[in-house]
Amino acid sequence: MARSRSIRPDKTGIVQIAASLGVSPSTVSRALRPETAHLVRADRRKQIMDLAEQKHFSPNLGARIMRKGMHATLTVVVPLDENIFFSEYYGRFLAGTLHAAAARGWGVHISTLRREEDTNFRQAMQQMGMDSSGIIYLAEPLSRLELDELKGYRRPIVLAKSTLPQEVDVRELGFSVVGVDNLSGARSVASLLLQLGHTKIGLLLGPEGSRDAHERKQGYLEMLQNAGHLPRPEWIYSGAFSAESGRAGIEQILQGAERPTAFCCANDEIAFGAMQAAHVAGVRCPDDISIVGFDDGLWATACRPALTTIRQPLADLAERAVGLIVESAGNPGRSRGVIVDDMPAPMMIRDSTRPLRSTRPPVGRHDQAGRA
Amino acid sequence: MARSRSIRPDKTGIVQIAASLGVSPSTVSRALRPETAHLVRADRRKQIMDLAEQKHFSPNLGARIMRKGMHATLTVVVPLDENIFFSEYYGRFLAGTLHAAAARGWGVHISTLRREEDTNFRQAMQQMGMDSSGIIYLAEPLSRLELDELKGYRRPIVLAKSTLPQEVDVRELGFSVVGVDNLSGARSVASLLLQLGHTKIGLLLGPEGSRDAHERKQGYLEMLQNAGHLPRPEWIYSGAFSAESGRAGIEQILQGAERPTAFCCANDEIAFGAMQAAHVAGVRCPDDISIVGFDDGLWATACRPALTTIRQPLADLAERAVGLIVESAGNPGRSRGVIVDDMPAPMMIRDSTRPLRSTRPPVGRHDQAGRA
DNA sequence: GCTTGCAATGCAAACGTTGTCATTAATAAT
DNA sequence: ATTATTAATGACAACGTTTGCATTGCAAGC
Repeated sequence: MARSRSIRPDKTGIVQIAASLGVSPSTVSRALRPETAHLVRADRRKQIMDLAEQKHFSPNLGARIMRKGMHATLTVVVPLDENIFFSEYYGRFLAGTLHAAAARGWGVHISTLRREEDTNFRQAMQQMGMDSSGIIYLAEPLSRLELDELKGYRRPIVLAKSTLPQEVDVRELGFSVVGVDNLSGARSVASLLLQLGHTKIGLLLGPEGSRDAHERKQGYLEMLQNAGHLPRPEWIYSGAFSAESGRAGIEQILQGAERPTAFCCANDEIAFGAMQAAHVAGVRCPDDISIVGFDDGLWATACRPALTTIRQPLADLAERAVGLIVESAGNPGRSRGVIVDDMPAPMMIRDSTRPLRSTRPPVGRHDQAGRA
Repeated sequence: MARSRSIRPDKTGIVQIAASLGVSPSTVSRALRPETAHLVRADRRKQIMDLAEQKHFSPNLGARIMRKGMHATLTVVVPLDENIFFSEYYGRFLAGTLHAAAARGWGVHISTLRREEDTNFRQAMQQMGMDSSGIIYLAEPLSRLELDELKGYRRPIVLAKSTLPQEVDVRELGFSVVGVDNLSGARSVASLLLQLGHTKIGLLLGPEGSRDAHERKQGYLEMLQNAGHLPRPEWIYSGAFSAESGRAGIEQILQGAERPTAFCCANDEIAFGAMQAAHVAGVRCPDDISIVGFDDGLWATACRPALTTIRQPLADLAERAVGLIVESAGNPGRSRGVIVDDMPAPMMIRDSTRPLRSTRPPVGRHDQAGRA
């Protein structure tokens, strides 16, 4: 190709500036970076900085990286889904990552994992990691095979707990993992409902395969069992993390002979759908049923009544993940240290929960002309 | 600092591989890149590729950039807001950018504009652009002053139309700009309502400062005026792009003596809030009032009734923006070419709009229990 | 006056990859 | 057998910045 290999006078580099001012490139380099600026005589430094600004100089990234050996940038790997950013999880995590990285002067690269047939997983990850010093993996759930493939990976990497198979023990994995304490979050939801006097509690769960959904389910069931109020099997519905699923689930459960007086939902969206469908069916929240979500996302405060829910500390999670990357990029030897995090998830009590009033029939309406 | 300057045997580079196999670095380089792989004898190439894989080799980014002179990465500048990704606008645009960039083998860098007191705008932008070959600006609205400062900027840049002041003519700006055709989108909303027989139409507008909000308002008013059904001043409400604002707006308007039978909202969220508040006030959508949104985001299909709205072609917009960046990074001379895009925004007709039934009082209530 | 120390700068060697050019070996054409 | 042609590889010079070391003044201490 006929790329002009001749001189490019417009290409403003450190040498051009040095030449214009009759000093050496070293001096310019020193003057331009804050850490070394004190080595240059004040008047000269000003001169250099002025010219640099005037010429719109910015240092060549490649040269800088090569020289420094690394690059203050981390890559977040997300699934290739049109709507990912709206899911509370990704959106908030990402925003948190941006924040945390910016605070450390790092850049954030976002990447979708294109998993083609022929390319193996590690290869793809390597490709990802090429232009950054660390990876936060937030994409599709990983199989154990893939985790093994990843073992050899030598750059700093942090996995989101939700990408791991349910049966894998994070403590024995060998990677840094960050996650939310779903278990105690779910437990506190169940506790609250029990406290309010509810004993007939339905569960609108998430997808079977999801680790988050699984852990939340465990938490609900464990606490309810301890209290001796395990839900009837027909009060348990598993679906997607979507409003649609919430609608379907509650409609099905409300058709049963005996109805729960409260619902734990694996997710705010599910809760939102459930609330809507209940409303349509003439069942009022919180008068007739209490509903609790999980996430504390946009839905939680947008819906009426405002949703009692568990706040996922995603910003903290992101902060932690970024911290781990930056730290282990700093001292490469130490990166083998395995770190497990289970961030506490506080409960936000709002208007969708209410004490059970045992005097009235909980699902009372005129005469049950349910639209079912 | 005591950085070990000695040999790093673990650092796998092209030279280490070459040494292990007793070939020259050139050969390894050729073997490893698809474009030049055919120059290397097949068996040798396989040998090289195997060793590279085994050693987890990945080429040094810095060296590659320096050599090639550029870097297939673009930066998207977004505002520093915790919730940006949930706004349909940013979230979808970003997802589209990811898609479009991945299709071209480019990476995406996300950056928030930290606008500090002392740093001027251009300086900040330069900082942004440092590690990429182009910028898509999607952050806070720019003042004319800032646009001027940006004039000198020499890297490929695309501005989102919504970041420009209302009074700036995009065609005379000198930058590449991408935007949605708000005007005709809004016009078609108004047309639809008129077509359905509505003549008393309220407007729930967005923030005064927003170019998008302004253009939509223009579109609504223009079309209504042409039809001779300009709304009464008290039927026009300007607020934020939020559900809360929609609630406040419709509540205020419904208190008036005469009520509109339809509402144009500058945004789906506003429409969602309006629908909710109307419901609470005993005004049914679509039985009593028709409501139209703008965006076609998550709210549109999640709410009941499903919202008639204008679909913002944000993925196309992003695709276009990425295309412009990639193209002008390819041939640096041509980058002055100004391209203005007004992407058509199609209408999605759903359940929140209905013909005005002039026989019955339009804002009838219980007595009319029509569920139609 | 001679060393010592400090401040300011220049010199030159990396950093790891890629493309150009030259070199060698192998094959085809005369 | 000799030359022309092609295939495969090696040698080497860039790319632009940073930094250890060397150098030059210049002031202060003996």
